[in-house]
Amino acid sequence: MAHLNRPNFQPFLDRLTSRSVLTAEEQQAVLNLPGHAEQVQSNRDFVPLGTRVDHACLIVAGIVGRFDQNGSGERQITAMHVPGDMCDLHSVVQPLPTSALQALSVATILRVPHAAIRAVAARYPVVAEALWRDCMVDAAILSEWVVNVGRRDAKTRIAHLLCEMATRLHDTRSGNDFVFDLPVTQAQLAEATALTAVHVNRTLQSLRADGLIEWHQRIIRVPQWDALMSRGEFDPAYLQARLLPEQRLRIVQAS
Amino acid sequence: MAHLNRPNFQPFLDRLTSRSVLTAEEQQAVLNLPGHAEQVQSNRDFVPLGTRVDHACLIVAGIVGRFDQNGSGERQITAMHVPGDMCDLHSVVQPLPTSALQALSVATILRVPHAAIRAVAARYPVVAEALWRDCMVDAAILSEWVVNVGRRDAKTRIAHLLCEMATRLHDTRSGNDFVFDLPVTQAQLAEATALTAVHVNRTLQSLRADGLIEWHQRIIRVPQWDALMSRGEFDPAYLQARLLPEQRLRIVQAS
DNA sequence: CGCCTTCTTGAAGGATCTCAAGAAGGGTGG
DNA sequence: CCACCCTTCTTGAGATCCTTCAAGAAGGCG
Repeated sequence: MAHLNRPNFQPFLDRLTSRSVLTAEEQQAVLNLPGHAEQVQSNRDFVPLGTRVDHACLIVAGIVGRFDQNGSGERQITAMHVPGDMCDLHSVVQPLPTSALQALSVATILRVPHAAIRAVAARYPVVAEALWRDCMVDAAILSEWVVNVGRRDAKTRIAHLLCEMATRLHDTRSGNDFVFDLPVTQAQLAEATALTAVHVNRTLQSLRADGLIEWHQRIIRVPQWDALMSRGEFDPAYLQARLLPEQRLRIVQAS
Repeated sequence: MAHLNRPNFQPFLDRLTSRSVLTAEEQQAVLNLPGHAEQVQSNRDFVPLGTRVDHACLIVAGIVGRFDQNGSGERQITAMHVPGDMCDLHSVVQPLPTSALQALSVATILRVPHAAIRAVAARYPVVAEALWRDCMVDAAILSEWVVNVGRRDAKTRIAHLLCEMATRLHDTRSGNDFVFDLPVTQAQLAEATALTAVHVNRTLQSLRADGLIEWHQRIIRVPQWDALMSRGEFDPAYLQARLLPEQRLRIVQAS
């Protein structure tokens, strides 16, 4: 496969440069990272708990969930990752995972050796800064999930999650009409929102009845984006997406 | 005040070196950071939303909460910070706060200029690594909070939070008997656990009736630590506290 | 065509919330 | 040292959102 020969880091670089300012040389260093492509079947753990890892995983395609569980073994998805995310970038400084990673749909990932990432980070401190910043965006999302799960009722909670995923997938939007592909089951949505699958089902029906979403075979259409945002109390600021060039940061100066 | 003349960074350094390996010179650089001490009254926001910050806050004494809110203005505490924590360390790479910081009790904080932290991080890459790692521990805690709020009933949830705070405050423990000072009100506990103050009250009574805790004037005594841990489904691994020296990390080699 | 996953529906039960009011505790001033 | 006040804690009763259990319908894939 082409992937195996020439891994494509452009989506990951785009993600970094959307928030951080990198020079051409620094960008090239990211693009030159090595990686080993791998297809992962749906519902398969590709990073288990308890085993120290020596690589991070870049998502090429599909949706990936980060899992924790309570004492009874009930699972909670604590993060959903989309293509372009390095979903366990934190493992570069924290190689003992505290959560497992599982493909929610069929997914393609690129395993990137820690050694290579660390070498680039050591050589280019501003890349290290960008990676750290990227982790902090994930943390801001996590913080918002605590609010979502803790302080919003089912309908608002699901609407909020859908808005977040739509924004992060930055899919086709024409005016106020939004269409995106979210290949997850209602049961997985329940694990992410801390609801039961039954209640997720009823809540989605209610959102559909209100004309806020259409849901056919994992393709979601939002006829009125404004209305869904408002129903989900969604304010995209925490995602730090689509920053203007002058809002992007660079603390370390060129060396 | 003595604090103003010679800020004490030893607790913060201890926190860093409990997980990261720093040379004597690197440690000295942390200890030499400048800082401006400040007393904060209970319930006062000392880092508001919406204003870009140019310093981070080290907690010297007291308990600090990180706040978010939903659309109706109901507040959710997304993190509780204890002395020795640099509670908004992430602001070094992300200076626009996505959450506000409020003192939950009377607190003493040290405001540390970003410029100084960045200078040390630039000069000593391994310090940058340690700071990044420290942020990742906070993220692991956040992740556990999603599970706590999402997948545990009130009694388990509160027991878990108490175990976490006891461990992070690393207070006096004699055998299986544990005593620690948690100067927060039941209403604040409710904001952290996503329950109502009324239900927190009833749940605490139930924990007391079971002999799992004693609670007098914000001082909590845990007669049987094992029992509370088990009732709260608490596994301290995610806190990365008390690592053995050989478990501490240093990725960047001495330059 | 048949099987397995996912989605859908109904009815009953329970954990937590809401509202309301009273008791206790800690600090302050006379 | 007592009186007062404001915060915090406590208690009761009714309402509700969400869960649980159970079973049937629909959809995708070999």
